Amino acid sequence: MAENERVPGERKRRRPTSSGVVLSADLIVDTARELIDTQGAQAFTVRKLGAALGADPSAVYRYFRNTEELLLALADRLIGESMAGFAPSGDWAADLRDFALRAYRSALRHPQIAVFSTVRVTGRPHEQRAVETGIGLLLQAGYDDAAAVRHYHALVDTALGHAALDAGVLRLAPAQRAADERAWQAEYGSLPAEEYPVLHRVRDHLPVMAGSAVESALDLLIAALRSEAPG
Amino acid sequence: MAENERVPGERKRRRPTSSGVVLSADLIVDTARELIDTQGAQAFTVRKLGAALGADPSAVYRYFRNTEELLLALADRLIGESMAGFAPSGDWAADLRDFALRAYRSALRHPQIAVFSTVRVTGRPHEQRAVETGIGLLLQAGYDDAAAVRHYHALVDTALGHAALDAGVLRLAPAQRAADERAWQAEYGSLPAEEYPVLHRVRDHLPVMAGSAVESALDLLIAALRSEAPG
DNA sequence: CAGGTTACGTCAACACCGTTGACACAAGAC
DNA sequence: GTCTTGTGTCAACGGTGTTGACGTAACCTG
Repeated sequence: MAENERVPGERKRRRPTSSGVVLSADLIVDTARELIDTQGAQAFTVRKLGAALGADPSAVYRYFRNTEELLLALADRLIGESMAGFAPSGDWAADLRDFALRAYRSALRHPQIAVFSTVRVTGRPHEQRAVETGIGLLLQAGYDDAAAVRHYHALVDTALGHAALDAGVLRLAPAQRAADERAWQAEYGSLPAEEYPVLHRVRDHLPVMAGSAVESALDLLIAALRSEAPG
Repeated sequence: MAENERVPGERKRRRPTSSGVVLSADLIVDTARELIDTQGAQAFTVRKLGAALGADPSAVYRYFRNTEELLLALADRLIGESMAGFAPSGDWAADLRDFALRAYRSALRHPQIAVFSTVRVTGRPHEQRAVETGIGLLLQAGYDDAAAVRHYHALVDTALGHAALDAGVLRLAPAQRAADERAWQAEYGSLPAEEYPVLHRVRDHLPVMAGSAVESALDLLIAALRSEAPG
C-alpha cells in the first residue's frame, strides 16, 4: 500500500507529448471512452489508447497503476452520465424501471465496465448518488431498510447482468448473429414432436430467444416488487 | 462454409503425441474443463491447455477450428452436467427455481461459458433437452406458448447474467475482495446524513451488497410468475 | 536569468497470448 | 512393401499488458 496512488493530487509539470497533446487523467479517460464508443469494447487496448492519445502507450501508467484502475475511473463517470437525465416521476415502480434500464443501457455500451462496477466498489461520488437514489425509491415504496437494500441489489445486478450477456451478442459479427438467430428457427424448429413435444409446440416463438430478455426480466421484477410492497 | 468442420466424423490415424497421450476431441474438452476447474477461468489458454495435454498447443486446432468452437463444445457438456440430477417435483415454481439455480451454479464456475451459451446457440443435445424441460415447466404453470418462451428466456438469462457478474468477484484476489466488502461499510457507512439521508439510514444493511443477489432476484421472478400464472 | 531537481514522455524489452503454414513421419490402405 | 495422408510439431507473426532505464523539458530556487 506504499505507492497506492499514481495521481498525487495535482500535476505541475505538464510536458506535451511528441504529437503536442498535453496529457491528463481526464483526457485519458475521455479518450478511452471515445475509443470504446466508436470502435467497440474489444478495440480498447492500452496500445490503441496510446495511439488515440498521440502518446506512447506507457505514458498511461504515469496516471493509472494499471488498466483496471483506469476502467474504474471510467466506470464512475459512466454511472454519472447514465443517471444524468433521471427525473423521478413519483411513481416509484416506473421510476425503478427507468433507473434499471438506464444502468442496463449504459453498461451495454461498456461491458467491461458492467462486470466491473458490480464487482468493485468505486466509492466515488456518482456511484454514491445513484445508490442513494435507487434505494430511496424502494424506501418510498414502503419497504423496510433491509428489504430495500436487498431488492435494490437484485434489481441493479439483474440489469447489469443482462447487459454483460447482451454485450456478448453485440460483439458477434453480424453474419454470425444472423446465423444464430436462424438456428433457433431451423435447428429447433424442426425437432421431432415425439422426442421434443414442448419445443415442437412452441417452435414459432423460439426466435425471440435470440433477442434480449432484459425488459421481460425487469417487468417481472417490478411486478413482484409492486405486489409485495407494504405501502 | 467450405471447411466448416474440423472433425470429420471419425478419426482413423491416432498418432500419440511426443509424451505418449492419444488425443481426441473428448480428451481436449475434458482437459480444458479440468484446467478451468482447478486453476480458474483465467488459466485457460490454448498454450496452457497444450501443456496440460502433453501436446503442442497447435494440435488443438486439428480438432477445433478455434477456441470459440472448443468452448462451445464444453458449454453443451456443462449444460448436460448441471441438469443431470434434475428431478421435477411437480411444484413447477420450485422446479423452476432449482432449474435456474443449477444453470447459475454451473455458469459461475465457468464464466466464459456463461456469456457464451446465452450468446451462441450450441444446438446440441444437452442444450435442447434443457430448453425443453424449462419451457415445459412454464407450460405446466398454465402459460401460453408465447409467454412460456418469454418467461423462460427472462429466467435463464437472469441466472446466467448474475453468474457472469458474480464470477468477476471470484476472480478478485481475496485481499481485494475483503477490502471491497469493508468499503461498503467504511466509505458508505460514514456518509453525512444531510447529504445522503437514505444511505445513512440503511448503512447497517449495505454490506450485503458485496454478496450475490442471484437468490433475491430469482425469488422475485418466481414470485411474479406464481402470481401471474393463469393456471 | 542561471542552475538543479525531477516529473513525465519515450523507448526497448519481456513474457505472454491465439493462430497459421511448413514440415516430417507414422498409421492405415492397397 | 509402397503410397497417401492425417496429425503432431516447430517456428513464426502480430497482437497484448507492463516495466525499467533514460533523457529532457518544465518548474523551483536563487
